[in-house]
Amino acid sequence: MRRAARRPTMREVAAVAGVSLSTVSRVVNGVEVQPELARRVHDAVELLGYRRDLTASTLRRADRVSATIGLLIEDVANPFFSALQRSVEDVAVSRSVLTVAGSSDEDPARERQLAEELLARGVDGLIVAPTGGDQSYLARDRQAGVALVFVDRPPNFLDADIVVSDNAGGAYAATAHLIEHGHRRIAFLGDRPEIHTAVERLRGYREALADHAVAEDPGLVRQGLIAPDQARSAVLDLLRARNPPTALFTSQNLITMGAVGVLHELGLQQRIALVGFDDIALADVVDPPLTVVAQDAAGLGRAAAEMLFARLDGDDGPSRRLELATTLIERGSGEVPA
Amino acid sequence: MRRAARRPTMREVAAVAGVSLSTVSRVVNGVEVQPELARRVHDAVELLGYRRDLTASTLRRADRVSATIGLLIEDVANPFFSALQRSVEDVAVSRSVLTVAGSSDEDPARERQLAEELLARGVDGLIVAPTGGDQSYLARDRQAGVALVFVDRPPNFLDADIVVSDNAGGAYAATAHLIEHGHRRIAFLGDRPEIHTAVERLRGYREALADHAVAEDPGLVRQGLIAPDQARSAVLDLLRARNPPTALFTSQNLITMGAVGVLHELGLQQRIALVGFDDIALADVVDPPLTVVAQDAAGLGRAAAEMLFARLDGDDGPSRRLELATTLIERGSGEVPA
DNA sequence: CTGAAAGCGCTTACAG
DNA sequence: CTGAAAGCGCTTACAG
Repeated sequence: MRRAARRPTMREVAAVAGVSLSTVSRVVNGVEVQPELARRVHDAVELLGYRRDLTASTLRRADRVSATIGLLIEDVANPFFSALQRSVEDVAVSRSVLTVAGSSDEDPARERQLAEELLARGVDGLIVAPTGGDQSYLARDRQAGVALVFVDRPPNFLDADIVVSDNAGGAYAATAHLIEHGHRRIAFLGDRPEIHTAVERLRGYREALADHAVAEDPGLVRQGLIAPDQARSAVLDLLRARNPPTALFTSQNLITMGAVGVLHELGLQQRIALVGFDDIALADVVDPPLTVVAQDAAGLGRAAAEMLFARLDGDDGPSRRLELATTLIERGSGEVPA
Repeated sequence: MRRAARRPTMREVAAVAGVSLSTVSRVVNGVEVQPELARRVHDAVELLGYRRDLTASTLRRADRVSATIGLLIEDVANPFFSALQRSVEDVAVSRSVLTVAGSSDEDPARERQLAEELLARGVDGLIVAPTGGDQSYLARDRQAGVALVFVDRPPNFLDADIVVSDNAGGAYAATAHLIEHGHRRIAFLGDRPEIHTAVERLRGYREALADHAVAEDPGLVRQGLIAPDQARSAVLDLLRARNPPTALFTSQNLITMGAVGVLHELGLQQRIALVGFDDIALADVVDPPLTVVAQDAAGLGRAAAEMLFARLDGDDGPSRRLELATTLIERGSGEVPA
């Protein structure tokens, strides 16, 4: 691209205003100077359309603050994560901080590469929903002063602040709810077992079964469902088996969507109960309306961002862990009797 | 935050490797040097855990490339925009470019402030879904070499590359579809008239009415629906009027969600036809399944990103405009007879 | 209070 | 091919 005109520099502003570079820097940074000098600087800034180069500023300042943070999530297009991203952005923007988001797609190598790219650009902090890999590669940057908060899942081999949902508790509530409606054959459909939330939700499911004296049938537990297609196949497979489940606990939003689709295609939506983990748009107008365990995606993002900024503001206490409650929302699909 | 250890610099790598700063820079940038020197540099990099400071690199290089682009959209949490963001990110990441996204919330002042923040951080280019405001403030940066592509909507008072959906055509198809199913009283529910897509969709609606000799009833046109609540009130208001509509054209995804909710609460979902603009998750399991005009959110993002990188790669031809087709997906709600 | 000078971590002509 | 030096656009001690 042809660069028809460079952007004006502080030095040029100084020349136009007839003051020194230092004075322009002071005015631009809000340091008090003689009113007359300030006026000349402001006029020159206006005239030239000057905007400070923040990257040069960051490079030179003592605190090295870039006013940019990074956010690493599984997928910015997943409604759970996009709600989380938005709330992080809101907290950040209120401090004139920008947010760079990246999608790891649950690939530890991609997570690390994105983290390196962000760190190479000098982000002040990182909010990470970690993959199942090893996050100890971040230890060095943490030592160097990069603020670090993990959200949705705890990191592996690294001690840092954490904000998560009560995944086991939510899964327990979902499963117990189905048991209370007479179900004994409840299928568990889950994400890959490398993901902490998937493990926790399976644990909650198992604890609910055990507490209610329902024997677990390993054939009803399907894990590693990533793509919607896999969730669909798993449901089809379960329902075609000799002794099919009477209820499904779909432990993640995309899995819920896939499962509901299959139930509809088979015309079984009124006969097989379903409780999903994570609330979904339109859940209340689906036939039947979807009962879900809702987690507070925006709350997770907000809390994580606030923790991050607390660290950047100087809080150097021991690592904290915050767990947000989940809420069972009864709408119909979870109250289908056995 | 206490900074226990600085990050190692290129100068320190040079000292450890026993070579000059220039040589380290060459090795780090992949320029050929003596194998023995390269080995020593690599060893030192490994030993110190060195990572190049990209912001310093950008400041000094002749081309000033930061390998970062900005994306300004209405709301990263809106599924349409989050799908668009993801596809932009995918194109960018394939070039090791990071994407900084910001939500304008349709506020021209916020759009401009976010743009200034991005520009101050030296982004190479900007993909913008512009608000109804004036985008000429970007002209100076465009002159200075910042690549610029507008997506979803054209800018005001600025000539630049544009990627949009065929909004009028999609709205025409939706309206004509309802007319073909016997409807004459079709309500239009739209976003604020400052938004170009809202205007275009209203135009398509009107053209379809005119072409089919259906007189427009101004009382059936509701605009300025931003929050889901407003969409709900508008639908309630329309349906309680003396001469209510028999069909709704909800011309945006959030409006569709609000309207479907109201129809369900009133138990009218099988009696009032509905076609929405924009496809929605779970649309096929809603009662009745939602007929929509789908636009290709991922395609918009991909095309915009590819245009942006073409400009960054040196394309300096005249501005281009790309319009992507929409698709009517018949699922049930749009085929409810009058 | 203001300005001249040094320097943040790099890249890049320029000599050797 | 390698290194010493200049300099990107700023901030910040340091003199005056």
